[in-house]
Amino acid sequence: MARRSDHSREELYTLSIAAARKIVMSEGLRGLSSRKIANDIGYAVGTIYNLFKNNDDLIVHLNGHTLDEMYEQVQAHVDASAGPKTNLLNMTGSYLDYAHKNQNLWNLLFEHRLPEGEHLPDWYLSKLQRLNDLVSQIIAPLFAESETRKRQQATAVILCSLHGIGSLAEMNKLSLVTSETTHDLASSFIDNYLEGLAPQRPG
Amino acid sequence: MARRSDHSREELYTLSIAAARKIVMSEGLRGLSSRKIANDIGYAVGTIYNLFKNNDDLIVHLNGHTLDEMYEQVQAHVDASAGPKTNLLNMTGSYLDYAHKNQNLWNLLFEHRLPEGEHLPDWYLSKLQRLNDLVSQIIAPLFAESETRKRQQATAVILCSLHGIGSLAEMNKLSLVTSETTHDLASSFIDNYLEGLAPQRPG
DNA sequence: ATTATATATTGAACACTGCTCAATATATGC
DNA sequence: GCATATATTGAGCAGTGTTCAATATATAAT
Repeated sequence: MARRSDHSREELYTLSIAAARKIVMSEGLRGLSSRKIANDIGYAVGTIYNLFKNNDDLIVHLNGHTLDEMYEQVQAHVDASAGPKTNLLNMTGSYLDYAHKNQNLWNLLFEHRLPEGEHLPDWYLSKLQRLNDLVSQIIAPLFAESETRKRQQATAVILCSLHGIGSLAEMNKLSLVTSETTHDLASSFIDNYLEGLAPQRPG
Repeated sequence: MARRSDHSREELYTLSIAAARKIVMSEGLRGLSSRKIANDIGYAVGTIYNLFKNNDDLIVHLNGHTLDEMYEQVQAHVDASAGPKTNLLNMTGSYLDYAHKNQNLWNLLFEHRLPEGEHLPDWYLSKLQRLNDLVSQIIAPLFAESETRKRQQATAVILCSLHGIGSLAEMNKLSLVTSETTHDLASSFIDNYLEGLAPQRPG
């Protein structure tokens, strides 16, 4: 057979990702299967494999879409004229909001692991890099030009901590969720970590 | 059939977990299957399902074993007579060491998610609680008796951040790994977060 | 308009998976 | 020695990811 001319290749790509997204949102990774996606978009299984190398590839593409969506929301809460602390609080707030409102999509970002030896594609890494750059920019005022290493280190710590808060809290793997909300934890982290980075010593 | 009297129920349990552990260590979650475990221990598939409710149950048990092993190593590096900072550094160090040396086992702790609606058993939650308690004890000297909430919050932040560092670094999902080691990130976190908690203001 | 080429699409097929359950073999209580 | 309980088996079901020969259609060449 050939092109049914119902949809272009790009339309099929979009349809597949949308179908996968819907399945993951409602059933999580467990509910995802190539046959289900194919069924949803009205094509045969083979077509999915004409669009994506395999199931892992499809998931990486879906995750890329999620990263885009999340980045857009997070970035919208960063104000160039505001200070580092305000921006960090707003950023982490919107990040945790996104994670909470899109639990299954957000979980998929970390739940999915490529097979031993395979690596994430460059276009995906650069989507991650964007987040890194955003945080790095936000905290730039706290460092001198020469302190690039310290700044990069702080960026990494902030991203890791934020991820850890979202991850452990959402996955209910720590009973700590009882009373502490993710937002409280994030602001405790930011308050104290920033204090350590640039202590305001009176006198 | 009945008891082959080759092994007791407990022996079978231990054998199964050991087999699962070996598979996960060398092939990750992807390589794990009940048939493979059964084969390894020389029994039929059905026997695995006589020991464990299902595959998820087995993984939770394996994870419990991993938590025990990790806790033992971490706890061994905590010295009752040492200060919070020293203890935290030693603790995070041994934690990250364990994660690094047992990547696939450690990843399984977070890679595996129970199906929608199911919850981790109490005995598992209490294994997690131990870690929480350990950190809480370590940082106790930094708080007054009355500040239980602040202390609990700090405990949660520390655990989350530590998890985030291990998680993102090991999974190579952040390019930040390039130059920064997990230990550097952990000590940057501890140094600055503790500074924020109890600032040493000269004068 | 006809032919040739390239490719999109199909779905049967293979080897796997988790899991169940009737059948059966063995150990234990009486 | 018999009855009861239970440990063990493995074929069987419904699902999975993935492949690939067969085929249908669009496009390019004649």
